[in-house]
Amino acid sequence: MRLQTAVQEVSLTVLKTACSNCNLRELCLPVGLTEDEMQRLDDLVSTRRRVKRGDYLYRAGQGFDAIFAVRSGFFKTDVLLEDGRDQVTGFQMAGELLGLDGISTEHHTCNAIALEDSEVCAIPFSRLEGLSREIHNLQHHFHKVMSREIVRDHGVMMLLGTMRAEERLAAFLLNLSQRFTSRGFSHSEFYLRMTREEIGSYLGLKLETVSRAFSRFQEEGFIAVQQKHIRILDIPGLKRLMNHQAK
Amino acid sequence: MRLQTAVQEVSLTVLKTACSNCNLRELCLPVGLTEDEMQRLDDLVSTRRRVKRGDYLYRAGQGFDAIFAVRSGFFKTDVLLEDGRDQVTGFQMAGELLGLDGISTEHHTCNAIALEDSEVCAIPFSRLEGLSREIHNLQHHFHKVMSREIVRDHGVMMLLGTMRAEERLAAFLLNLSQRFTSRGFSHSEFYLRMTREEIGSYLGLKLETVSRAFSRFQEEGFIAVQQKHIRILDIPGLKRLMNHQAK
DNA sequence: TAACACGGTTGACTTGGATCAAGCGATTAC
DNA sequence: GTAATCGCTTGATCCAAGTCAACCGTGTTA
Repeated sequence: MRLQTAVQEVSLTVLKTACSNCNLRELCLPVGLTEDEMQRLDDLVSTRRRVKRGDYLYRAGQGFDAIFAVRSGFFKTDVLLEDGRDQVTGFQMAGELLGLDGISTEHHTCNAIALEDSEVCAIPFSRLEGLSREIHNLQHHFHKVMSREIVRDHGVMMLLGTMRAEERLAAFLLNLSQRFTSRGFSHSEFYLRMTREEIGSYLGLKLETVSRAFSRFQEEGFIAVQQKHIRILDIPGLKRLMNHQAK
Repeated sequence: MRLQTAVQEVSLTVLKTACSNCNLRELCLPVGLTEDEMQRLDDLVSTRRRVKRGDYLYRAGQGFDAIFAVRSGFFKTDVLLEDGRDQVTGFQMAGELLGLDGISTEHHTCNAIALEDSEVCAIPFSRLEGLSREIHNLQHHFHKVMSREIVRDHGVMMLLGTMRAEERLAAFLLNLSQRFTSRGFSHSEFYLRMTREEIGSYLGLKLETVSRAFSRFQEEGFIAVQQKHIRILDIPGLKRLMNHQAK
């Protein structure tokens, strides 16, 4: 009886942490793996970590030994300059990877902070390299994920380098909408997990500018805003706005 | 006699394309490989390509099957928006890799254009993945290179998001100086391969602003400019300028 | 050798977004 | 239940960088 309970507990734990049973597997690292391969990945992705709202998952300067997959919740990453200025470099949601910046120097180069109570799967990096030497699909998919991050960064550079304030915010909202959609949530209605200041930092704008742009979008009927609750009313309108204004 | 000539020619060709004999190997992909391992890489990096000034190495949308290492010369990469706006996402010099963006979708997402007559080594990507399954050091170093690219992009995001015009240009010059130095060139004197407009596009500024900032730096005694010829006179001064001005 | 194009510089003026400031609603703390 | 704090909105003003325009030097073409 006692044994059975123990077994049950173990199996529950395994269930909880296994990629093979994770509803995010189609978005996350295991994309394209066979059942067998995924089970080998399960061994590796055994540790979960809870991160409370406001807590750091890791800090710039800290040693790197694992990357993290967001299991649930919401994160931001930011970089700091000596003079105190900082810049949000990204927002990460379920199924997305965190910590790829640390591979380069074996130290993290940015901070990762939970914007709501969150859970992550820790993936020891040297073991991931080991397994990806054996599983071609894993190797290839991991390379794709890193490359995708580079492409995403280019998009942000484009946004920061050539777009005006309202275009940046439109691009930001459309990007969030698209990411919520591919996670099975509504594409037109969601709660922002970040403040206006954090949005501003990401978009290279001041919080007042972000706020004014939200108000403007509401006046124009593109969205309905109430604090952090956003309803997108006119996606094509936002897309037009994003593309047609020249700097 | 004829045979000997042929042998000589072959050996010359091999010499020319081999990583093991390349003076860039400490900057490029083979970092950290043993002699043996490097020779295995040689087989893979067998094709060289010349790219004339102004020509494309690859274009956005084009299928991806290889990454490129700059053997000599100078490149820029840029992304285009439908409405015609474009943004330079980077400048690449000898020993640096091009094309990592293409892994993600198997199509290039940016254009790579030679800014002077250049030569690149083509590295077929699937063969690189194959070899890096066998050579741990190669695998790990390749991951570091991709990660370094992500970190670099975060730096550019910081620059575009939080720095003012003169700080951006100072950061740009210091970065170039540092990269020339690690290639054995003078850290204080170099020719810019790109126009003011290209610098501006990279830094999110208009060419007039770049030009004015150059003039300002010259007045202040930080640099001496004559067209594309730059002499850096006061590196600490530029560093101070980069860090102390608040936005 | 003239003329043309191209990249760069500089000046005058404009403007989008920053800054400064006040006020308000929603949480959180006591 | 009230005070305090935090995030957000909105208005007034300012300024860094964009825009427009003239001009110059260098290198290329005819």
